[in-house]
Amino acid sequence: MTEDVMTIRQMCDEYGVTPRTLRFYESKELLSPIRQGNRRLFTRRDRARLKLILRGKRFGFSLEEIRQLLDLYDMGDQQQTQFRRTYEIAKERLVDMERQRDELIEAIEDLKEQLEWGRKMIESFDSGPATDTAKD
Amino acid sequence: MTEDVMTIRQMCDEYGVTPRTLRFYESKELLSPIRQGNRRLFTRRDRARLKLILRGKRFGFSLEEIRQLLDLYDMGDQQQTQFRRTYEIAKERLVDMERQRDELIEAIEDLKEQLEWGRKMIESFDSGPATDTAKD
DNA sequence: CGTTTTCTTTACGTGCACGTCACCTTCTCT
DNA sequence: AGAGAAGGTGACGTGCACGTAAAGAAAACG
Repeated sequence: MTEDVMTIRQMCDEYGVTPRTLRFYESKELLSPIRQGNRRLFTRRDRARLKLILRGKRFGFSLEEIRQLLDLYDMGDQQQTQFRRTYEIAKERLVDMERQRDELIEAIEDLKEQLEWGRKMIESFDSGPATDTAKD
Repeated sequence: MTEDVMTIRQMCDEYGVTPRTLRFYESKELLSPIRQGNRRLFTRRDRARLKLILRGKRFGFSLEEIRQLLDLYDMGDQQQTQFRRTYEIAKERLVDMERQRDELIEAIEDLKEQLEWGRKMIESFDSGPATDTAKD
């Protein structure tokens, strides 16, 4: 019975964004909710796209970059006009993401080492030798 | 013989940033080059920090978040005053990064699938049945 | 020595991603 | 019918991360 479309408020509650944000994304052609009168109704497609938008943002992509990616994710609708172009763009993005992934994995390792070092320091503070902090 | 310090221009060439960016980072206390007269000289420490800054940016962290992370990476200098606090912050960041890593890995999988689909489409355009693009 | 280049500070400008406010329409409920 | 509540359209404001232009000092070069 979920009519497969959602109001702007339902969307906001579901995805933790503001109405302004959804209207903004529409203005940038990232979303294209249907209109009933002048009310927006967000379809399953809009929801799928919004998920990808939010994900892309967490990876540090700009909305414009995300828009280009989204184009690939629904080439089904479109003509093959710019298909190859979009395909190439997506391949580049993939390379970006894989590089980012590798770098992230390395950064996590680094941070873990730092944390391990920090943990040991804390241990030695807690149960270490007499500290002369009461010298004043 | 590299004097272990670099001018602003050397830094820019080395890391692909502008002088403005380096000064901006200094104003935000992300870097603290020494001064010779009023010229900036960037040390090994500054360079290490800059690498981490640029990396953090690629992961979508804000400069403020990065600044907090940097504090951990050189706790060696500092007092243990806010040590535990910083340690906790870093642990949270680690969780963020691990979550991001997992999400990124998933996104890469998704995108790869899309690309595979796209590749097949292109193949069928190229060597598929007669295209009627040569109609006129 | 003067000139050119590099660097400095100060300060206003810019693009992105929204926030906020004012004001208007359209249902919904009692 | 009156009163909210929800949604809409401008349009201006904001925080971040720098860009850019102006004006001066200092170093390097011929």
